[in-house]
Amino acid sequence: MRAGAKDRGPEALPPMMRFFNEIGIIEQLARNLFESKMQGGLKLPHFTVLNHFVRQGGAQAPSHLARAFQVTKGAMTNTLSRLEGRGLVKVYPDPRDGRGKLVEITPAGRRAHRAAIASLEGEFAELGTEFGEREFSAALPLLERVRVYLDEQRNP
Amino acid sequence: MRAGAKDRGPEALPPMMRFFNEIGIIEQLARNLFESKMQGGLKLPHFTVLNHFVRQGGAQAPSHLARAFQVTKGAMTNTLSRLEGRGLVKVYPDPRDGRGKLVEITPAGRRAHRAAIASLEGEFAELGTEFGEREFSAALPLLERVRVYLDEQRNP
DNA sequence: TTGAATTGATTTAACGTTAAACTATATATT
DNA sequence: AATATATAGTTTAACGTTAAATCAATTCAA
Repeated sequence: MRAGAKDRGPEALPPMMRFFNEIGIIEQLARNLFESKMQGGLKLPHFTVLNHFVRQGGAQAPSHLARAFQVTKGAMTNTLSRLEGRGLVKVYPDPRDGRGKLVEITPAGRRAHRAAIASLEGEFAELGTEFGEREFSAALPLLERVRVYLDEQRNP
Repeated sequence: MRAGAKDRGPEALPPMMRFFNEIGIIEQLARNLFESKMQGGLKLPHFTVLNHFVRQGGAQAPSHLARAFQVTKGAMTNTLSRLEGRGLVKVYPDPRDGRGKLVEITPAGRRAHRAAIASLEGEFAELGTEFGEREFSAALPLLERVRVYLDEQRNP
């Protein structure tokens, strides 16, 4: 710091740095808050996968899920084996491709998802009244463009 | 998914969910891109701490750093011991508090920081031209309010 | 058809993170 | 002063993540 310069905190960073700084902190706080409300040690990635199946239904390949959630295949193997161990998901060989597998949500998985949603309802409702759908919607276009840009930058 | 409903992807989620979804993906992509450009296995938290000291100078307590970066004391212990092991930071007992320690950046730490900045320059410049300071600035107020809100919700 | 390149999935090692237990010192209360 | 409470820092166990190596099966090309 220059002699005589006051510590003005992260506000003094260039806007781009502040942007990514806020993103990082929000991600951490949101995940921690989320998981603290969760029953039985259900983690964010587990819920995310369950949520995906509740919304989309059907069966999907692990590799497809890994790409959809922007994680490595190894990470998805880990997530799915946890979910399978808890009986929240069913994994079976793909009859049309000897290399592949297919994943489906189970009735227990749907129940766990409902319970998770219920645990989070209060938090979400409060956030909704605090900020409102309009504000989140207004922020989405930039976030999406940044996400797409970063996605294109990687792994060329 | 309702019978007959098409899979429209995450766009069909409520805006709040999409917001946090984008935040999570951006955080992951940005950190991976960042660390892939880094020399010698310098991780994002290491750089963040070095950057803090380059910008603010002086000596700070590990507990202060942990609070500043929204991380547990254990995580900060880990980060600082890595940095100290590489000689990028100096850690010594606080003369005014027998429990505490103080942390300072070393000349080698400043060099590593400069090298890291240089490695990232291209990426940052491109992002800057792609999006521009205005757009990031416009997004900051909501991000900051969300971050403050989440911070207040946690661990009361 | 045969060999080469690609893709699906798993495993391992290394890292950061949290939560919780623990030690040592400081501060507050009685 | 003695006791209780709070704070600073470390350690451990459990988890998710990445990157890289590996194996199996499919697809492509010569």
